[in-house]
Amino acid sequence: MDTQSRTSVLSRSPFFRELDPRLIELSAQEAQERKLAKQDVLFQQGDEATHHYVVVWGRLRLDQATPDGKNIVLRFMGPGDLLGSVAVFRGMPYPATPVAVEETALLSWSAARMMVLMQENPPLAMRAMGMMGGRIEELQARLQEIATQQVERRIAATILRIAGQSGRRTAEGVEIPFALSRQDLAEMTGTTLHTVSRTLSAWIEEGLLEGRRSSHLVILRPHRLVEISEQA
Amino acid sequence: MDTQSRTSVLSRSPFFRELDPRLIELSAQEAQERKLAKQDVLFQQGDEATHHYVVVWGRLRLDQATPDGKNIVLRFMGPGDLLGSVAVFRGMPYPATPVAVEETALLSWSAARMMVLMQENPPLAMRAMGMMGGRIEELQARLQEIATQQVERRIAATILRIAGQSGRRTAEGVEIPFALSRQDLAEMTGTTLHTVSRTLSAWIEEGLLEGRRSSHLVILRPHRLVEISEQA
DNA sequence: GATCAAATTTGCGTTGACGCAAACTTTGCA
DNA sequence: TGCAAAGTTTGCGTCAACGCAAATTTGATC
Repeated sequence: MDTQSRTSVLSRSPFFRELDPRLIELSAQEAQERKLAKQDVLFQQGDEATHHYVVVWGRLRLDQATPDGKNIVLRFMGPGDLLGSVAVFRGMPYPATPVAVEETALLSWSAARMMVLMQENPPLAMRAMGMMGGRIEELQARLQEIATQQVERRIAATILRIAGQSGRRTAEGVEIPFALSRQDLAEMTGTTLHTVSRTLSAWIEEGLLEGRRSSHLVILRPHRLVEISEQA
Repeated sequence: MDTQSRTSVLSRSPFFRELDPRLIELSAQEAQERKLAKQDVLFQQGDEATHHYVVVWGRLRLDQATPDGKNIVLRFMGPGDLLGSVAVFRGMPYPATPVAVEETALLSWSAARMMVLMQENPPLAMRAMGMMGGRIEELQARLQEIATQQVERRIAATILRIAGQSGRRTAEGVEIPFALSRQDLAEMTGTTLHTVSRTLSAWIEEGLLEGRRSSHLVILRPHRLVEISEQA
């Protein structure tokens, strides 16, 4: 990828968007490129945090392993999303493992270099804080859901959140444009594969969703799903 | 409070600690002071985010109301903790309501002023990012707990987390130095007041804890509590 | 120091979701 | 083209935790 197309990608990312064009071009020049095949791991939870990444295209699943061998899915990340910065700023190991769910390309900067870029360009630091703030609010919202709502509502809210982040409007409804397994949904909502499967089966039966077996999910009646996610 | 004692307080806070003394003194001079009586609210969830706050002394409970009238406790905040910044950086309303659980003093800066301080002092911005990163990791850890562990383990982990943040070592064990109700613990762990009460009763019976009725909790056998929080 | 409101404890019946198990589909690979 | 592996569906018995209810204790207030 040449500097010009990198610059163009960064100009459209939430992280660099509308910042000083010279900063964007400099950042684009300095970035390292990295490509991942499906199932590849960008880095391992527990590794020393050395780089900041921005997703160029593709999609990753951010997994966190628990001490007793379970796994939860923190979130999915797509084009424009910022990865690794939380750990780098803390000077702590990466707290989770990003796994590519399809072929994916990223740009990266070393911790030291990004530090300089931010110190010389405060708006970039402000932008990073805004993105971290967004992550905090999302996590607080999910904590609230899982702490107070029953499973069906949580599954509905989770599907809607993913659709909001990555969904594509199609003729029939909103499509989630990557393979999202029942297991993934279970690990995002704090329930089991079985309960997710039962719930989705009922919704598909009802004509609310499409996506039996491993084809991509399509939300046929988003409004109805919102109702379920808000039902008293 | 005069500038000198403010400066001394800020010098010891995690947010300003070890930064340029001139920056600390300038920040101390410019800060507004705010005092809250027990039960007072600093601002309301949904209010426009206008200020950054640092807790000087005292303690606050950060509450988040759900759309359907329930409530969860996001965390407790004590001396040195940073409050409000997440919302200010996002340009969104405050996502939660901080309530003083005892008499509390804070210093505050307007969003615009703090923005300038950070732009002129990049290390301050880096520090803010580190603190936000810490919040993200704590939230991810709690999400993992609530998603994968049963109630008893979550209650143990929550008490240990609070003890780590605010506990005081005493002759008998580790004391949580403020009134932490059964309801508070329930709203932090995603369970009910009744289940928390039953669980703590059993632990008190067992000699693990002290704190029947509303006296402060004292952890008599921290190691045993860690075991419970880690039990397979 | 009497009264009242709030917090806590405890009992008991109910149930949402889990856990195990087995069958079935689809995909990928040989 | 057929086979193995992975993902999904569904049935069924069980139980951890909830929800309701009532008693008890404590702290606050005047």
